[in-house]
Amino acid sequence: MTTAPRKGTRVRPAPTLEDLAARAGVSRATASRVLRGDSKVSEHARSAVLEAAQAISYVPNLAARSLVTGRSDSVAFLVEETEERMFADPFFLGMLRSAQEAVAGAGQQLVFTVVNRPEDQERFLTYAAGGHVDGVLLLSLHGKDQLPQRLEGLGVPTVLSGRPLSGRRRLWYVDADNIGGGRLATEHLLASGRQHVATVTGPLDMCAGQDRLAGYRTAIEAGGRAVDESLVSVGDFTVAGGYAATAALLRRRPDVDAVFAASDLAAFGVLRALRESGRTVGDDVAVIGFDDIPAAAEQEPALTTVRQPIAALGMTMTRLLIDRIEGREPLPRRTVLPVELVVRRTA
Amino acid sequence: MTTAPRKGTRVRPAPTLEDLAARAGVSRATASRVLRGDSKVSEHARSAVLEAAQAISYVPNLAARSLVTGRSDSVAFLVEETEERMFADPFFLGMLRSAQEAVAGAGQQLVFTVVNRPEDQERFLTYAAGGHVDGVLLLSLHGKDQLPQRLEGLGVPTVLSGRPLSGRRRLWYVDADNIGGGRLATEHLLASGRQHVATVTGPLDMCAGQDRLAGYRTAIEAGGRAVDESLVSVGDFTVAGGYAATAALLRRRPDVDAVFAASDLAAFGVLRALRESGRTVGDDVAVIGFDDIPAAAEQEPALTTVRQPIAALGMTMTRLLIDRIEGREPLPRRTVLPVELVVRRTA
DNA sequence: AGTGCTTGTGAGAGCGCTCTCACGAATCCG
DNA sequence: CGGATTCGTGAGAGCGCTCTCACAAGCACT
Repeated sequence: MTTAPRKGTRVRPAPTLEDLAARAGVSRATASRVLRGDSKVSEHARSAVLEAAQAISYVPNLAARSLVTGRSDSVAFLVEETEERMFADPFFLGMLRSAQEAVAGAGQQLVFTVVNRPEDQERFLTYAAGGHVDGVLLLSLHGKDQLPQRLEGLGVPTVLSGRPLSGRRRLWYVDADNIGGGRLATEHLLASGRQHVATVTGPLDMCAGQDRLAGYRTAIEAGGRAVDESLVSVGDFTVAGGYAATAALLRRRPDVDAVFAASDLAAFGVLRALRESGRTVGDDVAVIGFDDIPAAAEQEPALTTVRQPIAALGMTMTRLLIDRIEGREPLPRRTVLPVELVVRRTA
Repeated sequence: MTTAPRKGTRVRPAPTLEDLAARAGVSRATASRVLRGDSKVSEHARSAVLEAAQAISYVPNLAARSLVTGRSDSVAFLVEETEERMFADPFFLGMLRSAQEAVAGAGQQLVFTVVNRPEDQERFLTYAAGGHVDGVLLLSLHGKDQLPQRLEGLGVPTVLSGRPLSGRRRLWYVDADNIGGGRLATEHLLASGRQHVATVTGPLDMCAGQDRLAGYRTAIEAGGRAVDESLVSVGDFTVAGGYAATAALLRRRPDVDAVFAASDLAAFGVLRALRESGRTVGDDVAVIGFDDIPAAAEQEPALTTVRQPIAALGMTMTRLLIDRIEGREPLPRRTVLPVELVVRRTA
């Protein structure tokens, strides 16, 4: 359909290994050995090849190498969110950053993709299974999305951020201790004498949302009380979601004096709703968030929150994936990193 | 040096075009034609191939295709900054976002790379010239960095964000009207009766920094006065840079009553320094930024700024690059997009 | 019936690399 | 000093695809 010319835009044809070998006076095999750092080459041959490479600006054709090795030395960073969400949430950006660093550190490249629509997913599947990436870092898995299973089925190693809702037995993932974090936050609220501790949850089709809620429940029940469902308001990790959930919550239970929000962004929404209702944050109502994004500390008043080790999360995912790709076993299928409560002014 | 197994992790060997053709009862050539959407195939053959592909979960090997076509259907997004800067500056994030959208819209993939150290640059050069990407979107070019020239020299089409300091004749770039923006901001300050209009510049090894300063100079001179160099304070587009530049400025010229900052981030630093010196922003001193990042409007008081069309910039760069790759000519080597002044509370 | 076109198809030659295998030369050991 | 290793090397066979070319079949004109 396109009228694109079939061959790239290269001015003169790029030198091949053949050319390099000829110039260095060795065989293709030996030239290849030098370039890959194979040990079994004489010092003489090595320097001849290196010199020739310099002289003719030889650059190996990665596609050809990839074709025979079956490796591309790049991994995909896939986010299943809208661009809007991806770029509005510092959590994703933090993960992208640490993944990019870790990938670069391993001498690989990062292919950055965000998919929303089902057809994008199909396209990505073809792309990944086609061998342009050796593995996939998958973020923000919703519901019972089968993408990781399908990728693994096609032979593409995949590591998830966050425990999957289904298939947790067989999939590889790195997660923060969301249950523990929810418990920590709620216990802190309870310990400071709050009577009506509510929670604004994340999306309940995501494991992180469920787990943070589970932590909340555990803490409440450990305190000897039963969970009052009217204190549980469903949100979705965004500012708008937190705001709406809080508005609904306040209508139901004007007596709340503490809120555990399942994300910092949601907590910002909570703060706004609280303020607009005339309440004083930290005094009338205590608030705790989750994530510890940079803005949390800059917030006025500074937000008490559960810190996720975002950099470590991204680092760990990436290393795990690369280890899998390179066949280093045995590796832990699941890694859960600890979180910590950062007490600031709102609780 | 690695002990990696030589073949991927695929459980059973992926089906090849050969397998597909055999199953569909046609030749490899015909199967290939169907997959590429070549017109000259009978309806009968087409459906047979499609069916077979479905049945055996056939996915074409992209490396093999790439080897013969010389195309990879992916482009690199390269930022020459530290990770810190890249992720702290909404301008870069906005560019990444729009580039990712545009690239995906064209059915291509985005390889995201940030390089700081010279050896990273070399590695990237090898990677790009090796054919894993068809072209490069290059952001944040400093000084007389020869990377774009070298890429083009190796046959890799490159489009820059921002006019390069050297080689502007032969390189392709998309830029915002930085000179016009600087002029606009300064004129606004002058028109509102400000007497001592200072500027906190960007880094002067970047064209955007130079141009915004040039716009400032033009406006001052058009107002009939000479530029007072003590009112020009060199910063670097960051909050810290803006803060430091302002501190120095205030020491020199306590009488300033207006500041044009070369970026919004720098403007935030200016505001802080001004506030800490006991001045009232918008009243004692007017401030105008540049970029119109989201935080500019949320700032208290809301920041008056020059809006760059970030989304359009990224979109245009990407389209230009892809058009070049696909050989659509003639195309404009340089594109300059207009900016507009967004008047809010600080000026 | 002959000539020319279009249309759909398959055979086969690569694309540039890696990797196995075989082989001569150098080194080692009993 | 002969046999066994080791070492460095080159020949050659692919990796899985695309693309050119040739060709057979069908159709429309002379």
